[in-house]
Amino acid sequence: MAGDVEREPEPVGTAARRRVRRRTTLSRTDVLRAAVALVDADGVEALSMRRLGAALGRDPMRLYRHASSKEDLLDGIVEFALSELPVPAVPEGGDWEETLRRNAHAFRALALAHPNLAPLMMTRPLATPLAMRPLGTLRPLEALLDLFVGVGFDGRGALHAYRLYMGFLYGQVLNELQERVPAPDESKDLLWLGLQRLPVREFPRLRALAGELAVYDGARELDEGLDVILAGLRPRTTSVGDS
Amino acid sequence: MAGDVEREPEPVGTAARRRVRRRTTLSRTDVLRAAVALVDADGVEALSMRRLGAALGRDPMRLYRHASSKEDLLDGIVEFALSELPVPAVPEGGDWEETLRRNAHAFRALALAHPNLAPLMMTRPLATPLAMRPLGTLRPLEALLDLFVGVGFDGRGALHAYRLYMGFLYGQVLNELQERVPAPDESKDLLWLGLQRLPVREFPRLRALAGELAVYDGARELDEGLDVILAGLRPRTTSVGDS
DNA sequence: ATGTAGACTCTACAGTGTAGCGGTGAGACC
DNA sequence: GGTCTCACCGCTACACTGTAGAGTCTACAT
Repeated sequence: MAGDVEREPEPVGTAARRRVRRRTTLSRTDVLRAAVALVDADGVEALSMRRLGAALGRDPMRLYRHASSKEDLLDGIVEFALSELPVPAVPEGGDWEETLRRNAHAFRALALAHPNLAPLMMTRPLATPLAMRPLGTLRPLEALLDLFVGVGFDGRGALHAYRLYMGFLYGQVLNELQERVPAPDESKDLLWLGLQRLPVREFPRLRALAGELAVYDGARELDEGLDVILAGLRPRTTSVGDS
Repeated sequence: MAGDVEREPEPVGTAARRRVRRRTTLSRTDVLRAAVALVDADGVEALSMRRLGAALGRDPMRLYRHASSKEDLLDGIVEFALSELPVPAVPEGGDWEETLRRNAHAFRALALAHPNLAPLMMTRPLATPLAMRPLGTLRPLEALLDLFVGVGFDGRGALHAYRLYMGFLYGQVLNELQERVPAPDESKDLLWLGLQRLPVREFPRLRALAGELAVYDGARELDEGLDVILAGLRPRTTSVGDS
């Protein structure tokens, strides 16, 4: 559906460029950036064409120059947000595990930076089949496949490794966001109150974990998960490590 | 927000029960079931109060007797769908790994049975903090914690194991849904065509994997992932296995 | 018979995405 | 210069959304 992030309709009137436009001409990136800002501030449900138009000081209908529909706009902002991620590549003489770790943390940081956008980032691509996705979205996939092939996986193995890694990453971040509470100050008390409500007989474990649940060190959690995943993958590589 | 799945407003007029109602009285479960059917058939965006009302042959406003808002309705259908899952419990003398495997496959089957609902199942709970969730949703959590404690984890460890397992599971299923294509027959050709579009220089790996991408054996993929996860967790248990 | 309280039904409102319209203004041709 | 053409712009309008609020009705209590 959506092309690359930047794809402007060329104005046909060549003199249009000479003329002074109202303020400045609007680029697709501008629109997407504003949309992301709006979602960050007030959530996805607050994103409407009219509001976005208002935020940009433009007629809402103008937005359809830059996104063919709201669906397309949503795809666009997801693509835009994800494009901030560096494409993972093992540096010269670098460590593939370290690369995966860095990539995972970068992804997590991005999701935490845009918590309102995260659900979209995870589920939006469901709409468009893999083969039809914009190139920008597929580049990280290719890079990861390349990484795995580089350490000895065959094609099939690389694909499976990718799916395991990416699946884990998505899930882990979703999980962290789920346990997150808007106001971190009240969270402890609120959590405690919430857990008090649970019948003791039915939920002994959960109630006992109140303390642990209150502090969620996402980065650490991610790393510990990666320990497991990477340990599972390591034996299948031909790198310098074990068999 | 939402209580348990079943919580009907008691009609105050006691004679109401004696009277013959138009057709039959509507239960919350009926409403949720119809909503799920609607979503399954035409997607989430097709679910509107009016349409749901029409599907039930009732005034749309009546639905607010059974769900206080559309948000609540959405939470309700997620809860309803998830309630079909059996709460995972290790049977007498049973194998905890087998239990986790079974649970994972059950979850996957549920997601595949309601692909349009899956995004909601994954992301809806983000709205309500853990402590405020309906009890039904927390029961599997408690059960899994209990399972992990049962095989030797302490509280902290059980929580981490739960997060790793659940995160992996969510991600894996999301992943599978992402690579799924509506029409399985055309999928091979479509995929091939889609991949042809990719520049060879930039996407050699991806293009080479066309064959592998066409056939996605989700169950197998899930099992292989579980191999890795369980292998990572096993050493930390005190069960009969290795150290 | 009358009062009343609750459930039911319907209307109305503010808001949504977006098709379609007439006006405008710039470039192209005679 | 005059005229034609055609893409763009701002706008209105339409079908639809969730849901507050105002009747309407019915069943029970007095």
